[in-house]
Amino acid sequence: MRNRLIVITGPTGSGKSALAMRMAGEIGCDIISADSRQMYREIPIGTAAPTTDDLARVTHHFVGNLSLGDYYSAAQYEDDVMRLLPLLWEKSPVQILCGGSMMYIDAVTRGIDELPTISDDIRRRAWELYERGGLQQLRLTLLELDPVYYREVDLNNHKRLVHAIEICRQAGVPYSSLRTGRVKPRDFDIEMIAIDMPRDTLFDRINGRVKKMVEYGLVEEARAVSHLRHLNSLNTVGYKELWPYIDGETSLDEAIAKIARNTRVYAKKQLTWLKNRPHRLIISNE
RNA sequence: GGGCGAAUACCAGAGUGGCCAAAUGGGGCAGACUGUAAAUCUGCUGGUUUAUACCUUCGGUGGUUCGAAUCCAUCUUCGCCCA
Repeated sequence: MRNRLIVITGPTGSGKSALAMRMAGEIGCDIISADSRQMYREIPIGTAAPTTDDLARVTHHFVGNLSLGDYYSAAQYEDDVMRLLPLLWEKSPVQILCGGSMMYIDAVTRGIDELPTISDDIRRRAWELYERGGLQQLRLTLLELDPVYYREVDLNNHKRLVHAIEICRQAGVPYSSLRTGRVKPRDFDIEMIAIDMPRDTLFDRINGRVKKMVEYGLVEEARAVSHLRHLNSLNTVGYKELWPYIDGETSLDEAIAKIARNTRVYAKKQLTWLKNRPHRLIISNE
């Protein structure tokens, strides 16, 4: 019998974690978190990371395993999960992966193309290109390095352009030649379950959750890492909205309202992503 | 009681005779997504199923003009100032 990975996902605030906890308890398995921000140990409150209580009841992987300054990526996540799974299956043939970082979920369920690791030097040069010459310079450079990808990319998205340039230079071949778009076959079964609910209900839950985060000390948590705000890991809903408040530029109420709003936007993006992924839907109405 | 200023689309806010269904930002809606993805980016956002088209809109009413969000009169509301 093949091993099985149950993927539990859904928009933020939909109750994925609670469901995963219940199921893990029944199955007697661990939980593999698929949340790009709960990985950072300095920011548990704003990311609604599992509590110490949760962690004591069920073993979680990829929660609080990184520090804000650490480099990480979906590709690394794929590697890490693929290496971890065989170990977990020795304990139980069914395992649970739970989270809302859709790209991380894709990395495991579909795989990511093999790409070279970018050296610091190449990374720096590519960003300098953008800082000095803007989008125009990036476009010209990419057109030269990879005319095929140039025709496909979103030419307004500087992150994609920088990334493509980095890869072309690092690999010495066009990025497009490395992009297969192929879904990697896995030697285990994958079952994806998504939780959804009426938009109003979800938004109410999100608003309530943000309030609770503040009660639990979100502001203090943000203040403690505020000096690291330039890091990508803190370019995160729940924190970026607090900087103006911490700097005394806006009121707390304003900041909180923005967090709630951006969380709703995030939830919508997750739902959009989910639309194109086969899954079993659970409609919750609590 | 007198003087001045302001009223613009969901909100904020440009526009001061034709190029205005009306800049820009926010919000809302929809979407893209293969290396820091809770990121980054895109489209739409008065109505008419399509539109280089038509209709309705810039506090109300009435004017001036070939033509008004823009000028005039008056009314209403709000803000400031003098009493």
